[in-house]
Order: sequence, then C-alpha cells, then structure tokens
Amino acid sequence: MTRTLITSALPYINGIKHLGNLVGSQLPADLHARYLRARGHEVMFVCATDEHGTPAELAAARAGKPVDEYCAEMHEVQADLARRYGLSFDWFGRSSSLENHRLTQHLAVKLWENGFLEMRTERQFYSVEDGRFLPDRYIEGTCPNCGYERARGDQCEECTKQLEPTDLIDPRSAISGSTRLELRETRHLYLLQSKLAGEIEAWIDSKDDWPTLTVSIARKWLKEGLRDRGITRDLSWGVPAQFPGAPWEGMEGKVFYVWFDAPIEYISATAEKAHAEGCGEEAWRRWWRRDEGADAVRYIQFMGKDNVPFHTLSFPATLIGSREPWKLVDYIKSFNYLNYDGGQFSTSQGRGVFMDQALEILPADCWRWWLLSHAPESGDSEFTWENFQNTVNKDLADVLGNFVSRVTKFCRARFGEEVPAGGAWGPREEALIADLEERLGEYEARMDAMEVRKSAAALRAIWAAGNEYLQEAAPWAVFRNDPEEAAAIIRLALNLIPFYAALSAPFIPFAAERLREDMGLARLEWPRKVETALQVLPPGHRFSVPEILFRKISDEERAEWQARFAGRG
RNA sequence: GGCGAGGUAGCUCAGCUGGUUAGAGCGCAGGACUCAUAAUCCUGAGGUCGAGGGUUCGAGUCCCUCCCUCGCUACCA
Repeated sequence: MTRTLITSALPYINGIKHLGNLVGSQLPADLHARYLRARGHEVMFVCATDEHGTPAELAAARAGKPVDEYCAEMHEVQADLARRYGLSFDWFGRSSSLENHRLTQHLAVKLWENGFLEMRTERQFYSVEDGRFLPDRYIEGTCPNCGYERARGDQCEECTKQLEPTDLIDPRSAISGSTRLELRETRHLYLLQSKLAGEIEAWIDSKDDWPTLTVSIARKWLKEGLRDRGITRDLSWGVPAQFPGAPWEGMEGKVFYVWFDAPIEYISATAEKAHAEGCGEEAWRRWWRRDEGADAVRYIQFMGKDNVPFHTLSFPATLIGSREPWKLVDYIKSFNYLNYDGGQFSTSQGRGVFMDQALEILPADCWRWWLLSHAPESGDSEFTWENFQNTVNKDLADVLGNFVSRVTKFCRARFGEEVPAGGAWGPREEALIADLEERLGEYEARMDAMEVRKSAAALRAIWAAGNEYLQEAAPWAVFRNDPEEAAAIIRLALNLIPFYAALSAPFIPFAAERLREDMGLARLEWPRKVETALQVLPPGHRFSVPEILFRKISDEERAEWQARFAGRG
C-alpha cells in the first residue's frame, strides 16, 4: 500500500485567515488527503500553526496578552475553524511545541557541525523605547528618492525604490513611532546556503514533473546565486538558539528565525501526534527518516507561491546540510493568489471574506466547492459574488441537490421510502454505466494529478450525467404504463446517490456525510466498478428523503454580502 | 530597475511538444419535459485569442518590440 505524506503550508498565528489563504494550501491539501484515503492509501496529513516571529509578538501585545497565551488561544481558534471546514488533518500541531524546539536545535547543531552555519556580526537598528531590534520592514521614514513619508526600511511603496533602513530620512519605529533608534552590533547565525547551492540545484533539476510555477521560482533564486541567510533573531519568543539543553556561546538571548523553525514543524508535528497518542518514536520516523522506511513514502507539499522559495531552497538546505537521511519533498503543488472582487484580500482593510465570517453565512461545503472549483492553479483567480452565487446555485443546488431531491421524492410518492424491486436494466442503463465508467476514470486521473479545477469539472459532469439519464428514462412517464420498469429506473437513480456521495466526499464532505446517513449506509465505499457500485442499495433497502441539500443564494443576499465585505478604504 | 506569472467568448477559465470551421461551465435566446430546490434536458447565438511586426505551407501556440495586470526582489510571514 502506498504511503503518502501530505503537508499544508502553516497558517501564521496572528489572526484569522481569509479564503485566499485557505484555498492556497490547506483546502487542496485536504482534498488530496481525503481522496487518497478513500482510495485506500495510508495518509499522514499534517499542518500546524506557525507561531514565532515579530508579528506574533506584536499581535499579542495589541491583544494585551503574553505571547504564549495569545498563541495558545489563536491556535485553538484556528484549530476550531479547521474542523468546521472539514480539514482532515491527522495532526494540527504548533511550531512552538517542545518537539519542534528539540528538532530545530538538533538540526541547527548538525548544520553547525557540518560547517554550514557561521556566526556573523552585523549592525542593526535597535529601538530603545520598544526594547527590540527592528526588522527592516518595521522601520519607517521619509524616502530619500521621492519624499514619501511612510517609506519602509526595505522598500518605498510609493516609488518602489529598494532601500536600506539607513537610507531613510528621519527613521522611526513602525511599532511605536519612536525616533530613538540606534545602530547596534548584534551577532547571528547564518545558514551557508551558498555552500549547498550545487546540491540543491541538482535536486531541483531531478524534479521534472513539478509545476512550472514551482520550478521557475526556485530556478530564479538559484540563478541569481543562493545567498547565505540569517537564521537567528533578537527576539524572546521562539526556539532558543542553543544546543539542546546547553547554551550556545554568543547566541544568548536569541531565537531561531521563524522561517528556519516553521518547516521543521512539519516533522515535529508528526512527532507531536506520535507522542500524544502514546506511540513510539518509530511512529513518526517511518514517515520522515529514509533509513527507517520513509523511502517508501511519497511526500507532497501544498502551498501558495509566496512560500515556494522556502520550501524549494532553504528548508531542503537545512535537511540536506544536516547530513542525516531526512525525507525531502517529492512533489510541490503551489498555488497563485485568489483576488477578491477586482482587488486583493486585505486583512488590514477588512476587505474580502475571512474564514470565520464565511461560515456565518453559508455552510463550509459551499465555500469548499467554490474555492476548489476555482482554485488559482494556473494564474491568479478572481472571487466575485455573482460567480459564487451562480456556482453554488447551479452546481450544488440544481445539478446535485435537486437530483437527490427529485429521485428520492419521486420514489417516496410512487414506491415509498425504500428501494423498489422489480424490472431490469436494459441498454439505456448499460450505456449509462459505460458512460459513468469513463467519467470516473477521467475524474480519478484528474485527482491523481492534483488538477483541482479539472477534477471539480469532472465531478460535476458525473452529477449532470444523472440528470441526463433521468430526463431520457423519464420514470414519471414510464410509471403510468409500466411501474416495473419505472422501479428499475428509480432503483438505479437511487443508487447514484451513494455513488455521488462517495465521489464527492473529498470536495463536500459534510453533504456527503448527510447523504450517507439518509441513504441508510454505514459507510461510503469508493467505487471500484460502476456496475457493482450501483447496487449497494438493494431492493427493499430503507432510506429517508434528505432535507434540502443546498439552499440557493438569493439576489438580495448576494447584494447584502457584497456590501458587507467590501471593506473600508 | 531586475526577475517571474498572466492578458483567449458578457463572466470564471481550458487549450500538451505549432496543423481541419478556437473549447467548457455560467449567463443569454429558443425548444422539450413536468418527477424535483420556478429545478432538469436539448439546441443555438456570442471571440480579428492584449497591440504591432516576424519565422513557417500553416501560430492562440515559436521569435522580436510595445502596452496592461499581478507577484517576488532574500529582515513581513
């Protein structure tokens, strides 16, 4: 049996994510995980909150809470949202876990021993009033080029000129506005990516099946020359830069950079699960250590395009440089951005729909379906309320929901709430089965290839096939003269419902579960053969007519939501 | 500025290594049906494939120039 390891980019801890974040990593990862499990694969699907870094500290300060407490709370909020969206993580961990502290320090030590870390002294702005060193982005001042007064230390947003913080006129802290800034010396560990560039490039070159988006981003960085990267920061919240249980001379009071420890959490999260469940170390190591079975694992990462450099370059550099047999990613599925109604989602402006708000107005499956069927795979894609309304109403309510409705209600009216006996399938049914067999093959091929939008289209076509069949077979007309034949038609149509539920579960798990229950089945089986699958409900099998599976979105609601989420500014 | 991605029907998007009249879904128009969430099914009308040049027997697909959008540019994550 194939074992598949799936990781989704880690959502950052400082707030609730918007739908663009969801569709860029966690949701497609969940789709694939659910699909593979249904096909009988052993899957390990892990995710976690990414909890370190300056923004987490600042968000905690704004909330008036200690950072560890803030992170613990936000982790629960995100975990709860994940559950409500049906994200089927085998483990949803925390990058602040003990496991991650240990492993991050372990890997750093290995890198140090192998000569891939170096201590360097540099000068950096220190804000006396904030009591902290400031990342370039957190320094504001007047742009020497265009005079814009709110230019950031890395770039002026007005004239797009690249800047150094020292270029700024009247530099001040973006956090407090304080101008008491001093250049102070500080020492940091650097990951010598330049020494590993050759190995990384060879590794990237061996991946001939990766999406162009993934590879082109990685190649670009390699072409420009992989630079060494500082992996420690002068912060208090994070993985202490020290040896496991012992100080690291010169690194006192420093923590590892969030981007160094975050991807390591993929591994640590698997260990968290093993420990939480009282399993031995081998329970997680068989997924991650090539010397302990991970060579038989296919490892797939899902992420937005902004994460690609870290997953194609710096994280592999960490693992390769450790000279330990860690599992490297086999396939990276990356996504572009989802735009919102002609612009971008904006957390600061409250523009667009956020994960919690979305669930206030509609069930998770509606969002899952729209987002996945419009996933930004080839380029940035666009969310509009009109498109969303049309898609939900047409695909979910009319094509799928109404199919279930018309079949079950017709059966109840003519035969009662049980699968009718009598009649036999003829050429029309054989043709449908052959057609479905082909469509199923298409759907599976798309899902195997992780072509998300095309998978959705293939699934929709399977739903539509049921309506086409009913229209042609017209059991309501046949019933008048030949109730037996009508019974055979309806028996087949009823059996399409669990068939659809099984195939649709990766996309719309909640609706699939309701259908399973209403059709009186203990579990849904992925169809091996269409003809067999369409006989799981035998004559006499009881069912109940489902409630409306998906209600429609009215024009009034659409208009109201459009106004509500337009944001300010 | 540099680099990357993209600009294809009203909308959201497919179009692999260049090859007959450029596709899908939605929307729209007409028809059929009446079991169903005023649902479904069938048919149809819509595009000088961002602009201009070039290569070729032949280009949405390759080359050049230009225009527009978005992203990245390594200390936001």
